This record gives sequence, structure tokens and C-alpha cells, in this order.
Amino acid sequence: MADSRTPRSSEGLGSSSPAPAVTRAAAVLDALAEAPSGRLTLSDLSRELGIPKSSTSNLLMALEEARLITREGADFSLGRKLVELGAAYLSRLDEVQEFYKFCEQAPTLSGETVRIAMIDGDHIIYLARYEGHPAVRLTSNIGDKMPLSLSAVGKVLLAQLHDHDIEAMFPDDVELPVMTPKSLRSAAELKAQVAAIRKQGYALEDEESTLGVVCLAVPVPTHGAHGPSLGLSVTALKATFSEEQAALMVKELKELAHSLGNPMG
Amino acid sequence: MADSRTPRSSEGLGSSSPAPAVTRAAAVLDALAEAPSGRLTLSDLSRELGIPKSSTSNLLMALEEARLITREGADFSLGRKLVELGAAYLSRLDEVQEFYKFCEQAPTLSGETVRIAMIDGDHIIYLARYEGHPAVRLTSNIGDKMPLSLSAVGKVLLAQLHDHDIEAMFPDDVELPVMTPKSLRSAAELKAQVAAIRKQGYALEDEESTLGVVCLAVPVPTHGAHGPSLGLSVTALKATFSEEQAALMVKELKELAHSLGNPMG
DNA sequence: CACGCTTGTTCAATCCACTGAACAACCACC
DNA sequence: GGTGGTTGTTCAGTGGATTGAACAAGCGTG
Repeated sequence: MADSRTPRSSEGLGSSSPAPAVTRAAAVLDALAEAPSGRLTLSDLSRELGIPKSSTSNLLMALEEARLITREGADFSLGRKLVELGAAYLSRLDEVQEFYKFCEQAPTLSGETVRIAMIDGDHIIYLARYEGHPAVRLTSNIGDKMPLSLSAVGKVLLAQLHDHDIEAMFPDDVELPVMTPKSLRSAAELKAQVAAIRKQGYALEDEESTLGVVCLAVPVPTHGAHGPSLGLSVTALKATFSEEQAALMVKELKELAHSLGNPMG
Repeated sequence: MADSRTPRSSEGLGSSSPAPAVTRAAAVLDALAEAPSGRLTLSDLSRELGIPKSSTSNLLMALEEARLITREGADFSLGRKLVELGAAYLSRLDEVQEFYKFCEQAPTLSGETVRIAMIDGDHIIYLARYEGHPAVRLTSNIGDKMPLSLSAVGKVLLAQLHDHDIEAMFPDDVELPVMTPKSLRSAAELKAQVAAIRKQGYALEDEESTLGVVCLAVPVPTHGAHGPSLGLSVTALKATFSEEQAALMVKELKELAHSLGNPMG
């Protein structure tokens, strides 16, 4: 590691936050979350974020006192309080509770792997997972992120946005992340799919993120302000995937989406 | 609640953090997490935390920019990034991954509801849940907290601590939280149980948090520094709970605990 | 409608958190 | 042991974040 890791900031004062210490503290949390090992030393952080060591030390002490991070010898890592806070966020989403109930009772979905996700910047983030099918256990977990272009939920949520927003996120010469030979390569492909999704009302992901696995997704209608867009998806093995089954799943997903979108039931 | 909510701080400079803005930002997150509705306005926060409105405004703007909180009109609530960060924390715990694998293959446990928890101040916090028994779905979720004295895991983790630490947390005249008629009432009762747990190597919670539900728990041996103590528990309905079954469960829990405590396998 | 009481945002003066350099402790290598 | 590179901590000066008061906008109530 001669030239070490890429310092991400170096713009530093570009934003000029009204409370720089907080912004930097958040950057520390991000850095720890993205670090492969999950552990960084004071110097690592200072270097990577371009913050003087002395200031970094102060930040870390404050973060540790708040239990947002943990110190173990010279290494810092994320703290348990983050799990609490994340859980507090999720527990407030009534949609998640109803999601579980619905899945258990749905004729087809109750035997499948169903997930609910939310758009989060240029990614989606999984909020909950129902597993009626213990045979197929997903590697993805609650809180995991996926690029929009690589998941059925991502595409279906993208299709909900206005065209100019999509254009801003995916200019024609953008390079899309690729995970399998079937992953979408160009913005044009993506936009064509978006158009199709808008017509048919659901999205299909056909081995674009994992070979052998297909995914169907529908959007949850956002009745007014409330919050950011939610999406639902079913995951299945391509081998055991039929047209009729897909139709059933989409039908039930849409029912669930409708009941999530109209809270009274 | 005529006199409204209790302003929690008012000690203010007691701690004198090296980065007050960060400490206060953390307090904001805590307040939002504990607020019953999950939403507070700028003035609410300013009042409750004893921070001037103008400063609170700055904090909130910085927190919002970091997506640690979300603004909806005048209301602020926790942000999605917290789910990411919490998930990042959990994904680093190898124990959680192994926990799932083990549960699936264990003869008895694979059909039960098993959880792994961690001590967190004067509470426990649930890190993961395996549900082999869809009939009995727990209301508790990942990230939820429970008082030490009210859960089997809590008691078993308490038993791992030194006596003087226990004494500090539970002086003789302490008032324990009560959730059912069978909840422990006095520190003396709790300490008697701790002694018993140390002898037998596992803890039993007999309808102390929920009527009709029993819980068994064992500690995960912490091989040296690593991290805070972990505990495992099985939850069952009292109605369908037998001595022989309990013995089997404790045996498998101990196997799991052992394999978690000795990472190589 | 005017009133009282909220709310959140603006702005200049002050104070304190941030910084940089100097420090001590450590490790690896020769 | 000496030496060059680390590491994290300490501390006094200073520049910018914090703040209080003043502002504007909203909302019930009589």
C-alpha cells in the first residue's frame, strides 16, 4: 500500500456547514461504516478525512462518550447506539409492521422471500425482510444498500421519479456498476426499462445482480407527503420461476403495496 | 402529565465535552429516538435539551445534511442513514452470521425462536433473531432494548459481571421495572438469582416480562478483550414447555455459545 | 381583526472550540 | 542502542461557531 487509500474529501470547505463539528462527526461515522475492516485508528481517520489529528481526537472522544463509536485499544469502530437508533427509526415505520403481517397471510407470498426497501440517495436500502422460504436464504440483510440500476426495487423506484431527476442521476455517459454479465450497462438501457416499468407497473430483475436469481418489484404509492418512496420485491430462483407464478406474485405485491399506501386498510 | 416533559439536561456543562456540538447532536438523536411519536420540532428540541434555538437550528441543519435526521415540514425525525450505520455495525459482528447458520442446523433450536443480545449500559440490546417457529412471533425486534432484570439474557449477562459492578447498578433499595406479577421486585431477589445462574450456567425467565412466555439464556464466553459480553436466548410458550426440552435447548445453546466464543470453530 | 403566544430564521459581537506545532511513547529496522 | 518513522496527546493563540435579541410568520381565541 504505497500510495495508501484515496482521501475522499479535500474539498473541505465546499459546503461550509453551520455546525462543522457535526458534519465531520458524520463523516467519521461514514468512514468507519465503509472501512472494509470496520476499524480505523485516529491517524487513519485524520488522514482520510483531511482533519487535523488534534481535532479528530476531540471528535472521537465526543463520539465515544455518546457511544456512537467504540474504542478498542487504538482502533475505533461503530458503536452499539447506532443499532438502537436504527431500530428506533424502523420501529416508527408502520409499514414495516404491516408488511410482516400481510406476508404471513398472503397465499403465494407467504412461501417466498419478500423485502421492503426505500430509496436513499442513489441507492436503495432494505428495511425489512420476510422469509417464508428457508431454503433460499439471501445474503443481503436489513440496512444493506444496493445501486438503483442493479435491483428490481431500485428500478421500480427510479421509475417513480421525474425524468429530469433520472437524467441528472444517470447522464448518458454514466458508468453503471456491474455485478453479472446480465447487469445493465448503459443509461439508455436503464431508461428504456424505466419506460417499460411505467407501463406495466412492476419491474423485473433477471440475474442482473446474482446469477440464478430473479426479482420482481412494485412501488408503494406515496399518498401525498408522508415520506420517501417505498418498494416491495420478491426474490426467487430462476430455475423454479414460471410466468403464472410471477403473475400471482405481482398481484399480491400490488395488493400489499396498496394496503401500505392507504393506511386505514 | 400537566407539567409537560422533564427537561433532561440542565446540568449542561457538567461534562464539558471536547466537541460540544457533537455531544449535543447525539443528544438530539437520543431525544428523537425516545420521543413517543418520533417527531419533534425545533422548539421541542431546544426546550428539552436546553439548547438555544439558533444553535439547535444549526445542529439540525448539519444533521439533516448528513441525513442522520429528516425534516418533514416543521417536524424532525431520525434519518435513514442510521439504519445503514446500524446495519454496518451488525454486519461486522461475525457472531451474528455464525449465529444464523448454527440455528438452522441445530436439531432442537432450528424450530425455536432464538436471539442473540449484548449488554449495553443498564440494558440489553437484541442483535439478531432467528425464527424457526413462525407460530410464535415475538413483538421484540432487532435493536430493541430490555432492562437487565426482566430478561433471561439480561440476568445471565449480569451474572458475568463482578459483584461490585452489580452492587453499583443495583443497590439494595433500587426499584426494579415491573412488567408482570412475576417480575422480580427487589435487588435481593435479583442477586439470589445471579448466584444461582453462576452455579447452573444458564438463566431462566419465567413469565417475568410476558405472561405465558418463558425464556432460557446462556452467556457467550468472551475470550479475552474482543468486545462486550454476548448472550443467547430461546423463547418458548410456557404451555408447551417441558423439562426435557429445556435441557436440550440449554445444551444446544451452550454449543452455540462455545462456537461463538472460539471463532476458529 | 387585533391580540397574545407560539413558531423558525437572521445577524453582529463574543467567546470558546479548533488548530498547528511541539511533545512523549512506541515500534521496526538496521 | 541508535535512528527514522510512526503513533496519540498536550497546550496556548486565534478565527469562526455560538448565541441572544430582534425579526417575521403562523395560529388559535375571544
